[in-house]
Amino acid sequence: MGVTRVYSYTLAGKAGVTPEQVRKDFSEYGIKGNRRGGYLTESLIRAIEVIFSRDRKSNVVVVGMGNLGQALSRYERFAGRGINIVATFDIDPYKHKSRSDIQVYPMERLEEITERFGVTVAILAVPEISAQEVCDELVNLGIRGIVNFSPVLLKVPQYVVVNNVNLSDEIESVILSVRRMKDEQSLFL
Amino acid sequence: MGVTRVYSYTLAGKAGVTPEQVRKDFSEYGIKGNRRGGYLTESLIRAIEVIFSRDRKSNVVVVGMGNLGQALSRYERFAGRGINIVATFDIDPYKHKSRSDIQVYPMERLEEITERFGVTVAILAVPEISAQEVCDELVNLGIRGIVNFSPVLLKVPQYVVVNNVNLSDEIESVILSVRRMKDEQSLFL
DNA sequence: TGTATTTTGTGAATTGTTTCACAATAGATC
DNA sequence: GATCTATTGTGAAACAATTCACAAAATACA
Repeated sequence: MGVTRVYSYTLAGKAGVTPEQVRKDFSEYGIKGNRRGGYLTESLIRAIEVIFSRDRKSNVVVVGMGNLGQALSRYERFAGRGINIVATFDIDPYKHKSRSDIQVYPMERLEEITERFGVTVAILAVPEISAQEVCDELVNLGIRGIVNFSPVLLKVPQYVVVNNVNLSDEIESVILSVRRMKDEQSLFL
Repeated sequence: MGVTRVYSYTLAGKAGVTPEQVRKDFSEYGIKGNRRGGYLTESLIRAIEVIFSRDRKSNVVVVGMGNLGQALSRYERFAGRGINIVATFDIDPYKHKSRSDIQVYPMERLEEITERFGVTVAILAVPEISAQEVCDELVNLGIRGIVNFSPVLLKVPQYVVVNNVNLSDEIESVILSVRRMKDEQSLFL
């Protein structure tokens, strides 16, 4: 769009943070701007791409093809962020029949595929009851990072990273905030 | 299961936090335990149910029935947390034909349904391009809280709460952590 | 009833994060 | 080229969250 420079306050406005935060973060990662001239968009984008390793694609697998697993495996936005879903897995043999566009593999092929594609990160969307079991299997196969959508605290070795995403919590937190705002407001009546 | 008392360190272990955090939080909300006896499970559960308003169900709507919207509308775990999805909406008329179990309404019926069910919280899962537009509509109809799954910073009045959930970010953060752990480890070689 | 033990509840200390404030400076203007 | 202006970069200050440390209290047990 022909924009060659941006300022900390421009980016801050778009991102919903303060200009100081933008500058501190950039400075932390060695991104330098010009006093007065702001930041040059081109080099800034390149620097950010390197920091977030968007210059390299990451192969991930989805394990558990229920509602959520299926939606995640079809989520188009991952591609643009270097997230490449190479395969999906489920125990249910019914799901393996590729009536849909996405091939679902049985759990037995996890090892083969993670090795072939050098997968180190898995998205875990299995039912609560089997989450720990499947997690253990993933760790044994060399998975080093797990995005966990089941509401369990997974036990993993220290060298494995887990990021818990709890959709019920996300929605509940909004419900609670709304309730509290209403309660506060009704004090003024 | 016959357990009548729990201790801060038990809960802390299960939740992955420190016992002090558990006690501080309980104390903040007026939950009292017995020195020596720990906390009584029954009264503790009741207190938590009240704090998180799980004693009352909350009616919410899902707007945007793409992959993610559909998965969310079928997500079974919401029910147990007092989150009650009363209706789903989409502009695409093709989706209105209820070939599946879930009825999808056209956007025109949003007002009618939010009013009828007293809905104040919406889950927004529409494409990036229409997110702000749909958001404005929701705010006009009296929605006070939005769980936003599209990667845009929504502009809303101060009295509206927005919780952004960005799935790409969640996965990317794990990819980055794994990469960094590997980098650190290779320093020892 | 008295003593020992366990666990809470919470001030104080520590650590971490965000905001403030302003000197340094690159560029614009005359 | 001298002066003015806008913006960065960053220490210092303010604020927030977490951990520490231990007195207070409830129970257990002799």
